[in-house]
Amino acid sequence: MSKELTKRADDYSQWYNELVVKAGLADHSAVRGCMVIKPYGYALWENMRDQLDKRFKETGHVNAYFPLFVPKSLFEAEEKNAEGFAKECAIVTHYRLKTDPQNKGKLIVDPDAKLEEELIVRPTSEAIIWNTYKGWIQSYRDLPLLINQWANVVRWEMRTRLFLRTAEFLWQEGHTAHATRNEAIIETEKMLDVYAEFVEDWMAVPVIKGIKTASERFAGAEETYCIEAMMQDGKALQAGTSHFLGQNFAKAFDVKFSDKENKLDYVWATSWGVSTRLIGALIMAHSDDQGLVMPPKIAPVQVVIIPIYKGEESKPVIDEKVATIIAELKVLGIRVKYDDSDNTRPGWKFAEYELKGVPVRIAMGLRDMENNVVELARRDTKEKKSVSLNGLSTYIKDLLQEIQQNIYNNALAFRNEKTSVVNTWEEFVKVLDEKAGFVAAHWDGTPETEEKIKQESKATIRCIPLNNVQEEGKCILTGKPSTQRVLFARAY
RNA sequence: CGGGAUGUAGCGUAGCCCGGUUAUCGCGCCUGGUUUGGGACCAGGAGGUCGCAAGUUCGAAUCUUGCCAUCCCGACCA
Repeated sequence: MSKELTKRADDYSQWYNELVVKAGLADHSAVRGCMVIKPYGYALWENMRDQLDKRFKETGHVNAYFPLFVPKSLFEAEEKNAEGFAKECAIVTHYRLKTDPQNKGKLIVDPDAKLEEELIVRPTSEAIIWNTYKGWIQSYRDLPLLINQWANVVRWEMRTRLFLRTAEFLWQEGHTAHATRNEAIIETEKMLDVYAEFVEDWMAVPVIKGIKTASERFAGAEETYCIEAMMQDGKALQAGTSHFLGQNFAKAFDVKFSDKENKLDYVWATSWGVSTRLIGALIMAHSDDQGLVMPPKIAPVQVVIIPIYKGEESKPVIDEKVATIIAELKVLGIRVKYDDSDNTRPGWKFAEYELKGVPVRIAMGLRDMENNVVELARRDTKEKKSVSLNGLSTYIKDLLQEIQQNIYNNALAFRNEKTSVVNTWEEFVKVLDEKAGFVAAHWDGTPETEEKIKQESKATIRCIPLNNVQEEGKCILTGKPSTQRVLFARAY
């Protein structure tokens, strides 16, 4: 098996593509743009999902499940939303196949099985959910309605990449209904905070919270909040969004409620989501030329133990000692794997677990046992040292925390280094070309200027940061007055 | 979806231009043995719809056409 990984500096994009496959996270499938998430990649997703799910529930949400298909008439009800997604929808038009009379053993679509109304494979579920909410909401007592679903969605993207942009992807989508505008806005911001905390604390990826400009806004939203992350090639990645939908969907689906004074009003809505794209962010934020670097908190395997033995006799002795280490680690809730497979040698295993990004590796041989130590290597710094068996489990527990923090600190330092403040168009273009990263610059606030900047520099406004400093300035393109800087970047 | 490139065993590849015995080599895999502190070694062995489908031909991995998938550039991307 060839495991030689392309270097990031040689071809970042190829490095990413190879890494995803070679580390065993995912594979291409027989279906254009759709991936197979392999057990190691799925274990990662499960850890992320479980942690997010816990936080959703802590903030009062419950899970439900809505259909994969959306009847076209419902899909088109909220006009802007429909328009925004129309270009990338998969559509079910028939419900039956039959054997081809011209070609034995082959199937054709049965022309007699045409659906009366086409079904859209959900690219997002606002339509089907709001159609359902109409039947669930009559009174202010039914509010707030705080529901999340874990699901797959399909967006027929022209150009796909594993995890970053696939035609089908896994995500969660929260859809909430509220009695007041203010309450819905608070919800939108609260869920953005949940995302930001999760991505920073668990995935060790620092993010900038902000709001999108009108042209980058979710189709059908009044305001789109987002978290933006910085990748190692200096490109930005939108890691999550939380939308304040106003009363747009309530009006489109006629969802009204009676308040305490028996006045009828449309409900206020939010929706928010993160997807398997986060895995792409994780990979591109931390990993290196040897492979993945997993933050311990979400690593499927936190500690791998590799036995080193001479002759079959010594193996059981090591096994026995390792069993006690594993037991101690498990007591502390540490996810540990003992790789005593005998079809590869230690050196091969070392390289393999580096590729897979396991945070801590322990090598254990007779020599170590005699000295009451293990050889311990950390993935993030690649340091190796002997550590006493006495108190090993608490040492590792602390070390995992330190690694988590160190990975975050590195990513933060990198992002800070890749964040520039510029005042002129020349500087702006120069920084984008030579240094990349986030560029804070003044913008006159018009969509026309935003579009022109995009055309000429390929950079988009990633967000207007929350709690942004207000300062007088001049738009880098038009020279018109501006009251604040916005964050530009080339993005995924 | 437009332009370019690629597709031969699980992976990486030779052969293709100029059609002709049994499709090359390495890694991996299986069996046996020796090994095991940074990607082990020896011996034997298995594994192939040459991306798919048509066509040209006595004969196609090789030539032609169509399709599929992947990668790069562009357009698109809540």
